[in-house]
Amino acid sequence: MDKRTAILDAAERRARQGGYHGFSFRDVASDVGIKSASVHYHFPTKEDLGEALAERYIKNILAALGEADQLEPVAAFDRMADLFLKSHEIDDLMCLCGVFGAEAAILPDAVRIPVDRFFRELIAWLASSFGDVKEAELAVATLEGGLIISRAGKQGDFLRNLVKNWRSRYV
Amino acid sequence: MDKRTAILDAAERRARQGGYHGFSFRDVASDVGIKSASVHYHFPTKEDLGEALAERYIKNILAALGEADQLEPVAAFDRMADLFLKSHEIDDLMCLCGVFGAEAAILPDAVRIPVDRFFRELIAWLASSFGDVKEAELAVATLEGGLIISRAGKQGDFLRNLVKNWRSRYV
DNA sequence: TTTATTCAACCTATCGATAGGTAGGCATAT
DNA sequence: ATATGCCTACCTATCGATAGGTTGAATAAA
Repeated sequence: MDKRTAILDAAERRARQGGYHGFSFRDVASDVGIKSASVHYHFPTKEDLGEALAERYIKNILAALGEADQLEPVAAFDRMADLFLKSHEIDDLMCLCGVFGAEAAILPDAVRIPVDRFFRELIAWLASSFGDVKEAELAVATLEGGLIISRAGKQGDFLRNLVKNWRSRYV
Repeated sequence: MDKRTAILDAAERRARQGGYHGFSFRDVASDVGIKSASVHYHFPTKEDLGEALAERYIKNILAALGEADQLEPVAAFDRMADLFLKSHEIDDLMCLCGVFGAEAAILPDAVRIPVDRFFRELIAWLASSFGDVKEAELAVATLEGGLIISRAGKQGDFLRNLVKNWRSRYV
């Protein structure tokens, strides 16, 4: 596989576990099977790597969501919720922009700004199906917060129940 | 002021900006005006410090909330929401357990377990007023997620609007 | 067709800075 | 005199980052 992609994959996994300061060039290099200097070849600084991670993550999530304006509100919510549930229950990883967002105060702007955009895009996507921005904001916040709470309690069906409750009440 | 308390204050502030791996003994020592060795005197390991931070944070938040079972649902939600809003708009800090929760995968269990308890306590507190656990879970998740989203977009009234929307719809 | 050149993609080795952590000294207060 | 609280001084490990060398494949020149 393309080494640059392998680096991004490994870095994303590490970052989604420990955040921006929770992984190192050496961690990533070791995962990929190369030296840290070779990671610097592809991403000169950590800021570069973080920015690339955030940009790719946005692209992947939006691609996984597809088009929203044809979907019924329930279907749109389910599709987004499934991404969060998969992240939690299958990959056992945080949302990249969720961790980064929590560390926003010490994040380089080049990384923070894409993270900010991520949430705007999620909300816009959901709003285009809901026809209601405020409802979309509440949904995204709930999913992001629910993911964190669920992960704090190591083994957890918290998020799954939360999603179920949301569906049964508000959509 | 008591140095131990000053250490906890400085460490909490740093941790709520950058997470568990986003601050160092030297950072904290420098903030307090002592040497890092003196921080180790009070908290031998970082795990000890992190655990103390989480425990104190829980205690402080619960104290600020007071008793819930006498409160109307709207008043209870407002009181909790105000804590999140103050954290964001006045102190410009994350919720400690929010950042820590996002990093749960690389957090020592001695730190993660209190963080987990924090969310259970918040939910129980709100549920004792709501008379409904599921509604309380949704509210806490929304506040935590909303805080993150609001902080990612540096200058932000996102959380304030989110809280307003919640109140006008669901309480 | 062979030779020379360039380039991407790694490597080894190292930098200064900083991480968490420790040992032992020196006051002050009990 | 004993314990407390802080200090200087230091340790090992690792951080992000850089310098300079090696490789092999593509490209251009002979």
